[in-house]
Amino acid sequence: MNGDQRVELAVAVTDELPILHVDMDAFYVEVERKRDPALVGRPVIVGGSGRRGVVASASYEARASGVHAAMPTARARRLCPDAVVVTSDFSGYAEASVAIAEVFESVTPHVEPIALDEAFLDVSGAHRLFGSSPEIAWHLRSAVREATGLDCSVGVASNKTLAKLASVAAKPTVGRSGPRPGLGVRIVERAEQLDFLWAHRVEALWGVGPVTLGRLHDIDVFSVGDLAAVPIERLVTAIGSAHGTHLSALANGIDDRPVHPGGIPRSVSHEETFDVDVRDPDRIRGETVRLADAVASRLRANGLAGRTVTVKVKYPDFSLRTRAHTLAGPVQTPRILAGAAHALIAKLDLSSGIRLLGIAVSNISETSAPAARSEAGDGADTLPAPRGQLQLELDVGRRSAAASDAAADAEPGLTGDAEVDRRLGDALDAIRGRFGRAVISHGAAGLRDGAPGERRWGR
DNA sequence: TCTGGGGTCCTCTGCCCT
DNA sequence: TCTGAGGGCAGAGGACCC
Repeated sequence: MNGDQRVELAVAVTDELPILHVDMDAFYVEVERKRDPALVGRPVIVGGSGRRGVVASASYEARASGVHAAMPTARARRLCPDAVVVTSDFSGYAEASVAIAEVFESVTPHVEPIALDEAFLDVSGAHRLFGSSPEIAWHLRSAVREATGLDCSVGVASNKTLAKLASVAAKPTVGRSGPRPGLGVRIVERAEQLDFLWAHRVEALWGVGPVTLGRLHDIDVFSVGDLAAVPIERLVTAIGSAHGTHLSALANGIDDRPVHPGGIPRSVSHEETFDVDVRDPDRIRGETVRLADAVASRLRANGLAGRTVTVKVKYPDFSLRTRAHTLAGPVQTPRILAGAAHALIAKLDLSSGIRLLGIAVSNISETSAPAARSEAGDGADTLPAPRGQLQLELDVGRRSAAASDAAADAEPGLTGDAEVDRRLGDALDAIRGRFGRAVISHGAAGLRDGAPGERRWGR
């Protein structure tokens, strides 16, 4: 290699666009179509099918009728009466997501998952093996298709904001005549990036939701170009210091956030909207136990525990209340979570009924290796559940239920019941791993007022 | 005919301690 | 002994993302 070639190579490397944003096209819909090919070509809506469900994803055929994500399913059905409505199955989507992540990681270890269906990749170290950034983008598209049968769109640019906007520009579009294929890959060269950025409406930027958008409109900011031209002081007055400074930088093409692979989650939560508002304290207590069980189950499955327990309640008028408590030590068992949640719920006024109840655990730390078989593991859906109902009494300890509850109320996580709870959780995980999640759940009555030796478990 | 679920991050407020 | 300032932390809520 002579001197001139060396210079050329150095220029080529520094000019490479390092960030890719990969976004699956109508991901949930396409996973459902892989499962049921009869859905191909028909308008499909994936989402909650209950009275209060909303659309999680819609096929491009359904989008042509005006259906979009977050729309109430009932309204989507009216807009598109021909649509097939499929209830979301997130465990199935998670499986597909794992296969996609494996493709990404075959190219670079610098993968930052954003959701089940999208991720940022930093490919600056992958050029020797896989070629230029555009070549890597096209390779990823075909590799994902080969591995999963699903399509994705890829944006290639110098930073995350631009790559994200580029992947949107690469996506299929919907017109009156139906869906039209997209570019597949959109590359935003450095020379064109400000023109590309400034042409977007301001709500295209990450961090501009309905509230911020309203405030920006108040100061006559409608496009990213408008935003870039606004004096920073004016912006800070309108939307606050941190937010204003951040958005101003993004609008000027400055976004040096690195791609960092995901670590342990900050929180694990489970919440549910009831079909009708719930007023009955016993029912609320039972739902609390069920939600605590779901959260605890996921914590154990991932080898995690958390210290801060938060309950969330949504009232019929849609107002939200949260109450939180930080425990002395990390917990991961349903009884202790439920005990803490009961105490927090007792602080809230439930007299008007509630439409949603949620439990979250934050302040997360790793405990040990994940449970051998998660409750959503491969055994869950493959083995048939027993036909009859089963009532089990698990020999997990001899302490009285009353003493256990008193200890949990006093300071969950630090009592002698920890071992009992751990063994109980392990037993639940093992049973669910073998027969499926639905075959066993906590009996709220047993948790609430079980006398010594009277704990009963079963559906 | 209403408005999900699972997350993250930021700001404000109140309390405790020095 | 009382009071105020300031830091650290927890709790509550808002906004946003997919």
